[in-house]
Order: sequence, then C-alpha cells, then structure tokens
Amino acid sequence: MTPIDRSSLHAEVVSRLRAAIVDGELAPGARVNERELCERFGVSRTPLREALKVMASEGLVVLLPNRGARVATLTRADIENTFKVMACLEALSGELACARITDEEIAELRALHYEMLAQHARRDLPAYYRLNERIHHMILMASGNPVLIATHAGLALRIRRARYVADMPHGWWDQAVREHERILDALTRRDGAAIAVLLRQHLERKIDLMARSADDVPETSTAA
Amino acid sequence: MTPIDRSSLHAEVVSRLRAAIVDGELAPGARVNERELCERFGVSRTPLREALKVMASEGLVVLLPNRGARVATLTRADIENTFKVMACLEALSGELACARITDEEIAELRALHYEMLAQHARRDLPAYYRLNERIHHMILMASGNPVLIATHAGLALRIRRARYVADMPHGWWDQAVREHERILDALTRRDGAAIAVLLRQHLERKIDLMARSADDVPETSTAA
DNA sequence: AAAGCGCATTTTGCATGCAAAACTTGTTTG
DNA sequence: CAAACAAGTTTTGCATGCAAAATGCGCTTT
Repeated sequence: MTPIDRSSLHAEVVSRLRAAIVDGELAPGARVNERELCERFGVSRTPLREALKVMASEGLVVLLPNRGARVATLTRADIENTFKVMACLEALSGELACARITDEEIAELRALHYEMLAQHARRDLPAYYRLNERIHHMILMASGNPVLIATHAGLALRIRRARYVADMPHGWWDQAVREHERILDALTRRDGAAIAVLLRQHLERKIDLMARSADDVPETSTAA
Repeated sequence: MTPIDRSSLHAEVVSRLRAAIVDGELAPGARVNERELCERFGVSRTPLREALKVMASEGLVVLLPNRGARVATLTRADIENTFKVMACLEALSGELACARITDEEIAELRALHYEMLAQHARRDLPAYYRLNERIHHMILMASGNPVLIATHAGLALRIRRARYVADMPHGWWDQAVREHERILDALTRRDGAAIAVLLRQHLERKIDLMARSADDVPETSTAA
C-alpha cells in the first residue's frame, strides 16, 4: 500500500481504479462495491465516488442510478467500433507526423523497429506488443496534436483489456511486420498520404483478425 | 429554477454546468466558485464537485489542485487541433454512412439540404448553421458507430463556444453550399471514398478560414 | 412446493463538518 | 516608496452522517 498524496486523492484513485480495470483485476461486468474499494485504497467514499464519475465519463464503468457502478463490458461490436475510430485517428497521426517529425525521431523509430524485429525473431509476443505500442505511440506524439493524442489515449484505454487476448491466425505476425516496414518507409519519405493509407489498413486488418477470435460477455446492459 | 430530479443530481448539475459553459454564461478562463454555483443550482458541494470532475475529464474545465476550477480557455491551436480530429472523424462517418444509410434517410438529408439552401438564400446565418449542424449530425448517426458518435460529440462540445464566432470572408458561404451539394451527391451514390475526401476537405477549409479570424484569450494556463 | 409479500440489512446519494491550503489586507521594514 | 511579512478570512479537499432506495430473506398463502 503506497501512501497516497493527499493533495489530489481523487486523481490517485482514478489512476488506481483505471489500472485495476485495465489489468483485468476488476472483471468486466463486475459490480463495484464502494465500501470494499474504500478499504482497499484507504480512502473515504467521497474521492472514490468522484473517481467513479470520471471513469464513467471515460467509459470504463457504467453508472446505474441508485444501483451503483459496474465495470463496463465490451461487446465485439464495441471493440470493432472503437478500433475503427482509432484506425482513423492513427492514420491522421501519421499524416501529421510526416510534416513535423525530425530525422532524429525517425532514427529512433527505426531503432525501435529493429528491436521489434528482434522480438519477432525470438517469438516473444508480449515484448513485441510493447515495442509495437511504443512505435505507434511515438508516431502519435510526433503528430504534435494534443487533442488527437488525448482522444486516442481515451479510446485505447477502454479496449486495452481486450486488445491482446485475441489469438491471431498463423502468418498474421509476419504480415504485420511487413506492414510496419512499409509504414516506416513512408514516414522516412515524409509521404503523408501513403502513411495514412498504410496505417489505416494496418489497423483495419487487425480489426478483421480480432473479429474472428473475439468471444466476450454479452452486453453492456443492466444484467438483472 | 426547475426543481432537480433527486435521483441523479450530479448528472443534472453536469448538464446545467455544460450548458452554462457552452452558452458562454461562464466565461472562458473564469474561476469557478463552488459556493456560488451551489447556491445557484440549489445543491450541496458534493454533487457539484462530482460534476466538476466530470467536466474536467471532458475538457470543459481545468482543475488546479487546491486552487479550484477554471473554465477551460481555447487557444487558436486548440481549436485547430480539435477541428482536425473532427474532420477526420466526420470523414469516417461519411464513409461508414455510405454503407448503411437508407434511401429514406438520404431523402430526409436532401430535404434538410434544401431547407439549408433556403436559409442561405435568406442570408439567415444562424438558421443556416442549425441546419448545417443537423445535416452533419445525421450523417454521423447514419455511421452506426456509437463510439464515433460519442467521440465526435465530446470534441464538438468543447469548441461549440468558438465555432460560430469567426467572421468568414466573403464568398465562403457560397463555397460551403457548393461543397454540401457534392457531399450529398457522393452519399447518394454511396461513394464512401469520395464522401470521405469531400467531408475532410469541407472541414479543413473551415479550419483555414477560422484560423484567419480567430482572436482568443491567450492560454489555458494559470493566468495569475 | 412455488410464488408472493413484508421486514431487516445493506448500499447508494447527498448534505454537512473539519482541517489544511490559499487568498486578502493591513502593517512593518529596508 | 516598494517589497516583504503576518494574521484573518475564504476556499478547497476529504471524512462522516443521515435519509431513501435497493437487496436479501424468512414467512405466508395457495
């Protein structure tokens, strides 16, 4: 139990709750018990409830009037819809990044790319995912558009739980690596139009693959 | 003063606060006084503070630790960044809508379009804006992607304050109307690729025009 | 034995209370 | 005269208390 900074308890609680939900510690659909979490975090109900309201506006929990909060569940459709929007946002980020990114940043991206290739060679999927995420994130940052970055982050948060559970078909991994190479090439050429198309396709393909292997809880609804 | 539904006070307060900010009743950068708003809404500080946290996560207010809340200010860059993302989202909405929209919905869109032309002929700019917004909103709804709709709505909220203040140069209006006609045509043809490009251009042009005429408060920062 | 009903317990939602931080203002000091 | 300081006031942040709604459970009724 880390002692909590008293000047912004609610922010701390939001962070911890987010972590608990994203890490799957709080199962999707599970009812959130205020008292239980209060004891767990060592705070009173006021900051916890403030945090829950924020999480609800982020879409991580669902508030049922007079009936408490539940961890939001993701249907297959939710994931697909979210991913479609993210694909569009990442395409935009690539486009904007082409106009702003420095040679040094591209060099760093290339380095990350090779590290990713290394993990691919080792068949270390989790390490690959982490590098993959860092690369996409770095392109996003290079877009220089804070609204874009924040919007993407908000969506990514909601589906992170589901993002890496899907078991991908054989050959997917090699294909993804090839796509990444083309993306990096387009970025090096500062070809905004090309990178937008490539990023969009790269992620749309992921949607297709996930759609085939997603088996989720039914609905985000009341669940009597 | 409408009596407030006691079962979800915080939600009511969020609505009212949002309205007050979006309508400009609470000026950008203005400090938000809890006690004052409590009296105004006839609620205690608890639901008000919950509402403020939500508004902060929506980006309508900025929370300063131990120093209260201020109405978020929009820099020119904020507006441009937001609009770029919205342009991308609307382009996606048009693309998705092409695959789902019914003939009846297209007929209704065409009707709205003609109503908009009528307001254009009358030079009734506010009425034109309302119809313009209804048309874009209807295309968004036709996308059938709730995540896309919600994300767009969240961004639209933040810049609604600034959206219609810019005084546009001469000839802009006629140009916008022509663009709308081409958008509607593409939708009728169900040409997703075309409508995506058209919507994106339509909104990117608006960004350009707004950038020329925006004169705002300086920064979202502390403002001593 | 299954369905319906009523009471006790739990949980939620909001109001209030209290300590700490920040702002004000009048005064002092170099 | 300007800058710095200090006490009083206000404001913020969190904990707690209380009423209403929801939930659980044993009982009755058929």
